[in-house]
Amino acid sequence: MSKPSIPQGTRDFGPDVVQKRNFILNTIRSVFELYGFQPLETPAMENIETLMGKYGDEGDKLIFKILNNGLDNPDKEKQVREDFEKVLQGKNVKGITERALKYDLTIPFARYVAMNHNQLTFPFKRYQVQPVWRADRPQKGRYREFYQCDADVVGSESLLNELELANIYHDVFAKLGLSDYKIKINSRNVLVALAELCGGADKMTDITVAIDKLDKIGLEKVKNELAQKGLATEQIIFIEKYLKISGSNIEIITGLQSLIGHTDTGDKGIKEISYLLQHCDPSINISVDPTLARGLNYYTGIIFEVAAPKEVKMGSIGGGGRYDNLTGTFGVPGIAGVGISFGVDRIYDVMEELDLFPDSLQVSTKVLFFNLGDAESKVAFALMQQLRNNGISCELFHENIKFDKQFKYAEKKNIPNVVIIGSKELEENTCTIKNLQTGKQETIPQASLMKFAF
RNA sequence: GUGAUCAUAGCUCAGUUGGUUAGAGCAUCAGAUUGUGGUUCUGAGGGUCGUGGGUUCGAGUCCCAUUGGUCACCCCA
Repeated sequence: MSKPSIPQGTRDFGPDVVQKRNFILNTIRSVFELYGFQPLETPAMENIETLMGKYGDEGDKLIFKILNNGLDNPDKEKQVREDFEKVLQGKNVKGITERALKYDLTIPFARYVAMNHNQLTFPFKRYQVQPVWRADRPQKGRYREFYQCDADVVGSESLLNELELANIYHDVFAKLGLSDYKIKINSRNVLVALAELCGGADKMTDITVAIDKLDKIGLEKVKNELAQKGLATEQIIFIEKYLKISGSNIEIITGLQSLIGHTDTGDKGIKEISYLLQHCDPSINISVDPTLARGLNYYTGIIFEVAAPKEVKMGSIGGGGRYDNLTGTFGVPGIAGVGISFGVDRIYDVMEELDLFPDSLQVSTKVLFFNLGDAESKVAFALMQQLRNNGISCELFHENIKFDKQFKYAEKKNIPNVVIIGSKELEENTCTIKNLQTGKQETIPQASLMKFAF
């Protein structure tokens, strides 16, 4: 038997890590609910055809497929061998795999809306906090199993939704103490206008993929990539002008206006962005980024991305945008929506690196009762139960051993108070309370323990 | 999927051109200390050096393979 291990890219979360993660998750959930979003959960696995083809060719490769059960049934051997031949050629065959682990929360949500649109009240605002899986090579900030926290509004085209989502980002990061975040916005319409003006509406994807890399690889390499994709020199010069738009939000808007504002789609995109900027409270750290493109092709309007503080070298810690016709692929056309997502695992890594978790998270048990004998611990147990009924978490040490051990246990578990009931206290119906942080201790009647302020 | 790099005690790491019985700090356990923890002192346990092959009189050290971690590319949260 070899050493036990866990699959590549997955993690165990120990007690203190879970507490910190819950701090993040609970913060996000509470803000979602504050804005009127309702919880939804979907299965870990979906039918494979629900997921395939929704995330592009690259995405399809990263979907975890689940092998069917019963493939070793001798009666099916011939069929299974034939099917497996097709799998070797890169096809999905129902006989081998018909389920897959979910890859994100948006597509399962779209599937849910398509299945239930008759019962739902629109606009439907749902949030969802669940793990998703990707068969990617793990690296910094990237795992094979990770949590997504999504909030989406479907059935409404109002920009008010975008405004609310931007505020949710702000509220969550403010509550987490991650005030150095930065929300970047752009509109897909601006990018469409850019592509149209470059005579390459069909080159939209190539253009967006290339310019998205600007801050990573630099202007020259972006231009090279565009040239490789077959764009003409004057088109690249135009894109270069676009990429050089910078400055304050107002300056960027002005720059966009002069470059693409004369087209219908460009004008529409600029208006979307302007609306958001005008209605956002100045405390919200939001800025226009014309190079923001986002890979997923289903976005159609405003797109968001949240950057972590620069010093931590982490990719985005959240993203989202507007999409039209999300459920169209499931046979229910005409339902538009907009949504955002939080990358909890990355937020955790960033907060850990910046040491932003409050110390108070580490306390779980407030009081440890010492165990100093049968009669003594019997009294201690009764008192402990009363305290527990009052909502104070406490423990009785599991065996009667020397003080030293019991103190050290309290210390290791970060328990701030101990209650000592030994033979002396037993006789006098008292108990001794010691605060381990201050070192102070006092002896009070047992009857007063319930009133003690721990 | 492509590439780089690493793997030695529970943890963080030393380990010389290949050479006797593989070390340290921290942690753990026991004692100093039978009703007062954190500090200190003393002692102990703990390793088929990731796994499998190979070269060699001899391998933690060199070679090959394999697994896993980390990082980068692609893509993404």
